[in-house]
Amino acid sequence: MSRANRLLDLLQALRRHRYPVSGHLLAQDLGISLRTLYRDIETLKAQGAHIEGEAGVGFVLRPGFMLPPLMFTPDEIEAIVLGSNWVAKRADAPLSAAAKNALAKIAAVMPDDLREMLDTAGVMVGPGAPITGGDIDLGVLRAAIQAERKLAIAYTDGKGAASERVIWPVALAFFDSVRVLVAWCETRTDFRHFRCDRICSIRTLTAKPPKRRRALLKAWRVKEGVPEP
Amino acid sequence: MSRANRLLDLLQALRRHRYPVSGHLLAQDLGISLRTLYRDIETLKAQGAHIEGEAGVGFVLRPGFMLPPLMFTPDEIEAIVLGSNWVAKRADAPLSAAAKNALAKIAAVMPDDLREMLDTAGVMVGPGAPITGGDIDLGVLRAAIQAERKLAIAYTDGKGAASERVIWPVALAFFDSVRVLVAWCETRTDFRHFRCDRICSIRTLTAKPPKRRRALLKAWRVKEGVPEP
DNA sequence: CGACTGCTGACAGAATTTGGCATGATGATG
DNA sequence: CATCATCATGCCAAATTCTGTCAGCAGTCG
Repeated sequence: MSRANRLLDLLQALRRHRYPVSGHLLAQDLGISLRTLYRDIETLKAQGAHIEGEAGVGFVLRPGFMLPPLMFTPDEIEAIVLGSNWVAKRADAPLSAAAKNALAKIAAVMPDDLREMLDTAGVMVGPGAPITGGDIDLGVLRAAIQAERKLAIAYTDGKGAASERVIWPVALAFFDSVRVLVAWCETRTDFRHFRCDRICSIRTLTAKPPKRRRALLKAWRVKEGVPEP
Repeated sequence: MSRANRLLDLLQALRRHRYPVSGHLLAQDLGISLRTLYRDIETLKAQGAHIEGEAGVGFVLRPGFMLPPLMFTPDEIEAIVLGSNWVAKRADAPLSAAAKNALAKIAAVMPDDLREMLDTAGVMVGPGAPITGGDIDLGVLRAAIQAERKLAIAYTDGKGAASERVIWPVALAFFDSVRVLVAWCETRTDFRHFRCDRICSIRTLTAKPPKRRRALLKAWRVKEGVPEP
C-alpha cells in the first residue's frame, strides 16, 4: 500500500469516527507506526484538512475539507442496499418510506455502472418474525425523541398491570420482532423499557425533560453496559 | 512537493478541466515528466477514479469519482442511521465495516445541521439472536454472486446428510439469526437454499452459469412468490 | 501517411518514507 | 496534586519508492 492510498484511507478512517480517536488506534488500523501516523496527519493538514489533535483526547476531522469522499465501493453499496431494505421491510411505514427515498437519493448521485449494482445487489433481507405492531404511531414517538418532549403514556406491562406515567423518551430500539421505547420514567425515577405494542396511548406534553437527551442516552448506556457505537 | 500531495493536486486538476486534457499539459502543470504522470494516473485509477484516456484526445475524469453533496429529510436520516447500524451489527465483518464507511461518506457530504442529527438519531438496533456463523467467508460468496461464477460447495443439510454440489449463486439472504445462500443447484436442477453455517467448504470456479444472475433472480422470485422490491 | 497521444517495460540513481527512540507539552482523571 | 494518555517534534540509518530517460507498440485525427 503506497503512501498516497494510505492518506486517503486515513481521511476515511477519520471520517468514520465522528468522535476523537487516538493516534494509537488509527496507526493500528492502518498498520503503520505511530510516528508515521503523525507524519501523515501533518501532510493532510498541509493539504488543508482540518484535523484537530488534542492532547489526552485524540484526533477529530472537522467537516468541510475541500476534498469530498470517494464514491462508494461495491461492498459499501451492498451494505447500503441491505440496510435500506431492512428498514424498508422491518420498520414502521413512515420510516420504511423514508428508507426507500433515501436510497433513491443516493442512487441519483451515483455513476451509471454503480447504480446498476443497486438493482443487482446480491444481498437480501429474509422474512423475519412478524412484528407485533400495536396501534400507536411510532412517528409521534420519534418526533418526541427528536424534539425532547415529555410524554404521558398509558402502558400495560407483561403481567397485564396497567399504569399511566410521564416519561422522557430517549431512543427507539428495533428488535427482531418487537420495538422498545427507551425512556426515563418519572414515576420510577429510573430508566424503563416500554414495548411499543403495549403502549395504549400517548400524549406529547409541551414540557421538556430537565436533562438533555444526549446525557440521558449516555447514562442509559452506562447503566445497561451498552458500548458507544 | 511529495508524491502524495501531487496526487491530490492531480485529482483537482482533472476535476477543473471538464474536457479532455493532454497528458503533456498535465505533466507540465504539475512539473513532472510524462512518464511519471502516467504512473500517477495509474495509481489514481487503482483507487477507483474513473479516468479515461483516449489516444489522440486526452484524459477526462468521468463524474462519479467524488461524492457530491446530499440532502436528506430528518426521517431519511433516521432510516439511514438505522439501516447502517443494523448492517454494522448483524452482517459479517467486511460488510459491517463497509456500512460504517458508507455512513461516514454520506455524513461527510451532508450539510452541517443535518450531520448533527446523525449523532442524535433516536433510533437504535436492539440486540438480536446470535447469528450462527459457520466458518466460511461470506465475502467469497458475495464476490461470486457479483462476478457470476459457479461455486463448488460441500454442504450438510438439516438431516446431517453431506453432499457436494456445483451451484449458481444468486443472492445472500440475511435472516434474523441465520444467513441463507439462494442458488440454482446443478445436481437438483432447481433452486435450493443453503444455510451458510452448514456450508463446509467453497471453491469458486472460473465457469460462469449459462444464465444471467438477473434472470435467475427473477425466476426464483416467481417460484417462491417473492414480490419485486 | 505523418503527427499526436495513450500506454507499458526496464533500469539505475535520487529522493522519500519508515520505524524506533528520546524528549516535551498539554489535557483528562481521580 | 500526581498520573496517565495523548499529541507533537527531532534525529538517524535502512528500506522502499519514486523519477527521468529511453525505447517501443497501438490507437486517433487530419
